[in-house]
Amino acid sequence: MRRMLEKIIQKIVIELFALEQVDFAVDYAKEEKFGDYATNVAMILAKKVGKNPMEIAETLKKELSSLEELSSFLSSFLSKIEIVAPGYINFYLSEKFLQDKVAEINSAKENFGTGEKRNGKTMVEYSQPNTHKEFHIGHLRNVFIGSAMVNILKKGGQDVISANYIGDTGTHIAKCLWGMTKFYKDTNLDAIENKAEFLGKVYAEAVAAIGDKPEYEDEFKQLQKRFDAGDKQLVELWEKTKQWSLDEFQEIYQELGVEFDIYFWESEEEQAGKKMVVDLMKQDFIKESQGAIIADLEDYNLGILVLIRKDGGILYGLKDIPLAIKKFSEYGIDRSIIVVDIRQGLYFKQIFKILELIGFKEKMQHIGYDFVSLKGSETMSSRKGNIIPAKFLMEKMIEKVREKFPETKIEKEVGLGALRFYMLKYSAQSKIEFDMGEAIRLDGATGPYVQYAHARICSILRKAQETNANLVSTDNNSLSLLVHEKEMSLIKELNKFPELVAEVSESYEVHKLPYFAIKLADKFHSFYNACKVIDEENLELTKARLSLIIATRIVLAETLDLIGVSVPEKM
RNA sequence: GCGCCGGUAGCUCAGUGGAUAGAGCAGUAGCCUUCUAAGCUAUUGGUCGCAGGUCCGAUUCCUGCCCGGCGCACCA
Repeated sequence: MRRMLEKIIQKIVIELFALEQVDFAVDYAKEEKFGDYATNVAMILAKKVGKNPMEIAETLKKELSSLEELSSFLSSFLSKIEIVAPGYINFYLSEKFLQDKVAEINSAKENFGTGEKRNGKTMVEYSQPNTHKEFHIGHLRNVFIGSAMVNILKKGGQDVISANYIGDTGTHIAKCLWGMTKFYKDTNLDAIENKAEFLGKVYAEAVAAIGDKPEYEDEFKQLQKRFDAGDKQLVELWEKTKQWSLDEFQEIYQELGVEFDIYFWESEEEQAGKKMVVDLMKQDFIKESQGAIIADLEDYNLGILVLIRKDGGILYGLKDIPLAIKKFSEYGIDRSIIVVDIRQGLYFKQIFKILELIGFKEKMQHIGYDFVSLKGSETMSSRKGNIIPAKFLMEKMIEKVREKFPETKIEKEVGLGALRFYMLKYSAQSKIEFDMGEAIRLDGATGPYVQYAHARICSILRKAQETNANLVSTDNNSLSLLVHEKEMSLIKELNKFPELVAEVSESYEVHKLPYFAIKLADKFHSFYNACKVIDEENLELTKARLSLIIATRIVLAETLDLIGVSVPEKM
């Protein structure tokens, strides 16, 4: 709708003022009293044409309503066009258009807002947990953003493959293995209760110990060499403990309802990377330096990236390179998106540059987001062991719901929904200083607030069904009775959904989804308090309002789905 | 040192080259014999870090500075 108005105005401007493309916007009006859409085009033109903006606005308005075919087209959805100082042109949607919107949503159902099919395939890689480390709340942010990205891209009309890349090898694992052989040699591993937690602990201990004593450092280096060389006992221990972590990850993913189409493994890419070395060395910018193999990217202001340690160990860069290539060659994608913490921003610029320099020029993008820290504490780090494990937090959320609503049956849906909603509300560039008190809130602008709106609608629908099943129909004849201010306001919000989908699937600003959800739930709650839906004295209005809340339910449910929050019918 | 991100209400955060800068929490005053009060209504609260510049118009764009965080060779 906005884009249509933009196009029409653009065309008129070009004709009327003999100008080239003009940069202006049709936006949602800031407040309802300024109509529904507003444009600043007149003020922008004022500069170029040297005329009073009010005058220009008048001219444009006249033109808009004088062209016959155009005006009949416009009047099909606009009720009036208004000019306000200093030169805004405000557009008001007609009641008819909004009433029809309800029917449109109810017939489109969950396809309302779905974008047109786009050619090509996009791969979204996210989560990338490391085995032998604990899955903490920082990792949760990644999963929430990544899965929401997958959802919104699909909704926007794209073919999406979701991928996970498991860090099942590397220095951190060698450290953990060293810690196990050093301090837990005689421990009965199978008897350990929380195995994943145990690994995290051992890892943190090992890091601390190695940092403490130089002889430990030597011991560790020795072990790492043996491990890299394929020492049988170490590999056995690695495989066993790796599985512990994987089991834990699966449990978490299942709780959160995320699934991956493909898994990549760092240990496999390591082998692929090794095979590439000879070819890579033919490149000028890949060279030996201080005993290591590096990519020299100083010419591009990207510093250097070490690919192979001086002791021969393959580093992460040399694993990401073959992986990037494999994604395109084996999965027929035309675009690759990687969701990772912003602190790896430079690293990905380096990787993309290396790929470009060796002639691999596909569309790749790193989506960064700032990290999660603990309020009043230093940066959370598995190395330091000062983390909040994801599982702990998830349990805590569920517990909180149970505590506050002892009779509830959906503490999991509500608790985990609240958590996800809380984290996704932050824009990507915003650092989350994790505050438990804030995260576990269940009132105000939270997930449960939106879920509650949905549950309330379902409750009304159940009651309507019991009272008089005929009321809940797809009969659209009574929609013209929807004229209440709160009804209009609610429909206007519903109307924004398709544009939101289109926008977010382009901009990747997934935090806009929860904000929209809140606004929509807000409009509904407000309507709910002002308008009684079921009124046996007025069956026609009841029908109309039932249609309205059914439409609202559809959009609320779709939005919650995109965010990844469950959609309860009862609370 | 170079680079990236942030600095908006007491707190946590949205937002925008333009119309009186928004939400939640906290505070204050109301609303349950009516479809779920996990709700609604009203209200208090802001020199949009500081200083310049561009512009008819800057919180938004540019420059400089201050504060906080992060990244810059063998971790991922």
